[in-house]
This record gives sequence, structure tokens and C-alpha cells, in this order.
Amino acid sequence: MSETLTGLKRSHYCGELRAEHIGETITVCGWVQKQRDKGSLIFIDLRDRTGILQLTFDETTDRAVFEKAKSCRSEFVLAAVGTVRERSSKNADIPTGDVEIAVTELRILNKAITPAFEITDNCKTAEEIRLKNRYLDLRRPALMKNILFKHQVMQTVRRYFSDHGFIEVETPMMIKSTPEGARDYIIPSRVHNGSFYALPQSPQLYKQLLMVAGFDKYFQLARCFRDEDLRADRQPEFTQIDVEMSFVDMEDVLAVGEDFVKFLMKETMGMDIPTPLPRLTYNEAMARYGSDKPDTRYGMELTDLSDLAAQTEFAVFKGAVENGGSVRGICLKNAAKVYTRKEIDKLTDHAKGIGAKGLAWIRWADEKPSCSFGKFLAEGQLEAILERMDAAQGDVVLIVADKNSVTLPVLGALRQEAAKRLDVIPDTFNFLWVVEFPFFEYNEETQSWDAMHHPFTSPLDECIPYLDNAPEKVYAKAYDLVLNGIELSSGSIRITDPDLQEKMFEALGFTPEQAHEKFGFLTDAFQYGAPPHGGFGIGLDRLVMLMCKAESLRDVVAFPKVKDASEPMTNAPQPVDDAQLAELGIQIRNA
RNA sequence: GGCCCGGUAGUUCAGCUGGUUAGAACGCUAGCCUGUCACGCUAGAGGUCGACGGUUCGAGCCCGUUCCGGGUCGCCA
Repeated sequence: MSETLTGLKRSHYCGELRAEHIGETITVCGWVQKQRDKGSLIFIDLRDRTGILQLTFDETTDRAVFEKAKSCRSEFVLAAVGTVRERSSKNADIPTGDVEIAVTELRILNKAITPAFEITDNCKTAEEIRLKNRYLDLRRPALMKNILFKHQVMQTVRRYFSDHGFIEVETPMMIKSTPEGARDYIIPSRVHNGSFYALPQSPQLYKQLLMVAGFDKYFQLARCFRDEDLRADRQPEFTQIDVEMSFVDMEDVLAVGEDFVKFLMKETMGMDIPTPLPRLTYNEAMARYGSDKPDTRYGMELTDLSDLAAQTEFAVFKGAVENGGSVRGICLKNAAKVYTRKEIDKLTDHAKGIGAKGLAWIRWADEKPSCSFGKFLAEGQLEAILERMDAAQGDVVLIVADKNSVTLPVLGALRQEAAKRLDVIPDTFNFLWVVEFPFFEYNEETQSWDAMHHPFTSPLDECIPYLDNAPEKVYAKAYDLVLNGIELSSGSIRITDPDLQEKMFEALGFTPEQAHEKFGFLTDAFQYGAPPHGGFGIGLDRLVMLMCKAESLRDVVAFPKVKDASEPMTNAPQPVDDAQLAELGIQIRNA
């Protein structure tokens, strides 16, 4: 039978008691981390969100209290009243290790059955089991710490933007579906049978409308939803630090973005981030790192070997260059020991898996380098390549020859993979902006140009003349904030000129009718005086994940979804009653 | 949807070339123990080896199918 808390009130959290409290009578509440029964002396480690505190029970002091302590098992919920006293043998491993509570009153507020796994940080239990019992998993100090830290970040975000004149406005969760980009989660309407709301992929259009309305500076910790497959760094619902500002151009937005990052890192981690943040153009990022979200914590940059490769008799190299592609390489320093022939074969398979036709390599382990394409090389050509690559004995050079849309990302992926494997990534926070994104992206399947961003992104002023006839020359006033190889944020200056917007829709293949049907509410609004505006959205969960040095978003989201987008604890999603379906006018077509 | 890895006690794992009654650690239960804090000691309970089918005198192990989990590619304007 559970006891009540009646008459008791917690005076302290477990983790805050120190030597200075010795002599005080206090009341603490929490869960039994561990009970150690020594016969006529019992210790209980009591845990709450702040830490662990040792309670002691002596048979000779109070028999009834002692018997109660004896019955305590792991995860029982207790309230304990007692005197803080110095420990006769201290425990340097925990902050409260100098003191203990000699308990005079104990209440067992609730019992607990044995958990499927131990509530400790070094528990190796499969994540699946932990997620099914997430309320227990969250008791683990490491996970709780992440969630508490996220709270701190969220409050700091609110403080920063509010203090800088930004207004937090909530935008709706039930909105019109605009199925460009990611897939929408849709919500059936009961009142409008056969019609659907969508959950927002981002508050994009609403925040632009807030600019039209004159709020001038807006922010929101916005919940966003995308019905796409999950990854360790991708959840179907996530939170964005969503920001929009009026009467600004790109430099103003970047300035706010980096000032915010600097403030946040200082406030929450005590870390100084030098500003202005480094910038790379998209083209430069691709050429040097093979990625539009480069991890700049380490080198191993891509090197162009096209001119040297074209001179060889290696058909793969010559062909790539002749067809307008390139031959590029990365040099893995001191990697020959790790990357044996067998390991390089594995890398080759990996490269093939992500689109390369093959992988050429030079492995310089012994006196003479061994080279996968050596028989095609004339005197001196290998040396020239090694020199260009800045390779020395002990290194491995990986080379990809293909069109640039293959060469660059494949090498970029190999670079990242090798850096992890070789353990050369320092423990730092490298923020940077990637700017000057191409406006359009050629879609091989449909043989047409797609918007690389949403269709409200403004082109660079000087690129406007090319909109009609040279889409490949058009670059956007778009910028990504990148941290350690992960895209944290995406933003842009928006189009506010109705003529230009019309041109954009046209360039993207919308008829005026289609454009109006989908986005008329926005373009209509813009006829009433839209200020120039732009903004960004920073992925809060990803940011916190990186700050916590977590491997997965699941370590910073209290109740995350798993790979198949389900939620293991509640088993959502689930079928609903026929009656519910009938009310919505929905019939399920069984497979 | 493709590819890769995995599934043996509550948990984490071991289990040889197919061979007796499938083991360990932690956890759990009971008893003992006044300074433990990874407490200690003693005893005990706990298994459809993911499932189905096949090969075999014999399958945790081999083969096939399937289910489940993780990673990754596609996808994520």
C-alpha cells in the first residue's frame, strides 16, 4: 500500500546537498537507485533529476523506519526526512559524497516492479527495449542531462531573440497541403469530408505573411513535420528555431544568425565562437570538400587531377575529362596501415554503392607505391600525381573519375568515412556559412530544372537576367549554416517582387493558374505591400545533438520515433475505429 | 524499395568442425552481514536459442522462407 506525502514537503533536491548543510533537518524525494543492506545498517542511494544522495538507516535508531528501508527495492519512490551529517567514509565520485542523511522518517510513496534494464548510464541495453520503456530510459542521468540541457538552450533562444526585438508568434499546425519538397503528413477533416489539412513542414509561408503584416522581426520554436524516411539525424517531427526579419538583405540576416550562435555557445557551453563565421560558396565547398555541408574540422581536401589524368592512357580517366567531368582525389595521410588492399576494396564497394563506377587508388605502404592503374601510366606520371596530391610514404590516395555530380559527392563521402575511420576529427565546433547556392538543380529524370530551394527564394540580383535562358548561371540569396558536417540551418532572402515571383513560377514550370491555386494566398498578400525580408530556420534538435555530442537525435528528443516512423512506447500509429473512419468519410483499402 | 549488420535467460553476451542435461556476468528471490557506495558471502529461480519449413541418426550451429531491430542509399524543395 502506497503512503501519502501528506504533511511532508520537499526541502532540497538530492543532488544539491553539501557539507555546508550538515546539521540541517531536510526532506528529500526520489527513486531508489540502489539499496545496500548490511544487516543492521542499510544504505539507500536516492536519485532525483539533480543527482544521487545517500540515505542511512540504523537498526538501533528506529526499528520501524529500518524495517521499511529493508523492504525498499530499486526504483521505489521515497520521501525521507532526516539530518544531514558528515560521512565517516566519503565518496569522491559523486558531488554529494561528503554527506549522508540519517533518516528519521521514511515514506514509501510507491513501489516499483523490476525494470527491464538497470537505470545507469553505462547500461548497454538495446535501444529498442529502452524506447519501449522510455520513462525509465529518461531516468538515466545522461539522457536526463541532455533533455535538461535542451531546455536551457530553448530558454536561451527565447531570451536572445526576445531581447533583440523579435516577436514569438505561433503559427498553425493544421495548414494547407503544398506537396512540394518533402511529403506532408495529412489530417482528414470531418467537417469537410474528403478534404485534408497538412502538418507544416516549416512555418515558411506564415512567417512571410507575418512580415507582410508588419511584425518586422519574428521567431518561433516551431514544430515541423516531414513524412520522409528516418535517419539518426532525421526525425519526422522536429523543432526549428524559426526566424524571419523585414527590411534586411543577406548580410543582415547572416549577422543575426552568427551573433545568435556566438551568444548561445557562450551562454550554454561557455565557448567562444569567433565571428564572423567562415564562409564558403557552394561551388567552393563542393570542389574542396565534395559536400555542401562540409566538415571543416579536418583537411584531406579534394584535389583536381583532371589535367594530369587526361595525359594518361587510362581510358576511365581520359573519358571522364573528355565528357566534361573531372578526375579528383583525396590523400589519406598515414592511412596505409589501416587501409589494406582488403579495406580499400571495401571502400570501393562503398563508393559504388553511392554512385561511383569504381575507385582508383594508390597505396604507398612500402618503398614503392602500389597503384591500381599503374599499367596505364607512362614514366613520371605517377610521381606527378603523388606530388600534386602531396602524398608521402604511408599515405593512401583515392581517386574518382566521373562527371562532377558523381566525383565530388563520392569523394566527399569517402573523405568523411575515412576521417572517422582514421580518427582524425578533432573535438571542436566548426560553424560556417555556405552561400551562393545554385538556384536550380537539373533533374535527370524529368529532364527539367527544379528549384533547389523553395520557390520564394530570391536569386542574386546580378543573376536575374539569366532566369529565362541560362538557369545554370542563376545563384540564390540562400545560405546554410553548417556545423561539423551537418546542415543546421537553411535560409534565404525571399522574393517580394510580384513580377519576379511570377517569373520564378514560370521558370519552375507552374502555369499561373497552378501557382495561384497553390500559393495564391501568399502572392495575393504580396500585392498589398511586402517588405523585403528573409530569415532562417535552425534545427534545434540537431544543434542540441551536436552540443551534447550525441550520436542520434533520439538522445536529445524525449519521445522519439524510430526507423519506421513509429513510436515504440505507445505503438503509434494505430488503426482507428470504423466509426471514426466513417465520420471522416474514409475507407481503408487493405493491401 | 536496394544493400550491410544483428536476433541465445529480465539485461549484456559466450556457445568450437552439427553430438550428453545450452553457459557466464549483471539483475531478480531468500538467508547472513554496522560503513557500504560496481558492497560482500551462501543458496535458488529463470530458456519455444525470433518464427516456419528443410537436410541429418542428431540442428542454437547447415540450407530456404519469413518476422523483428539497427545502419546506409534512394528520399528529405
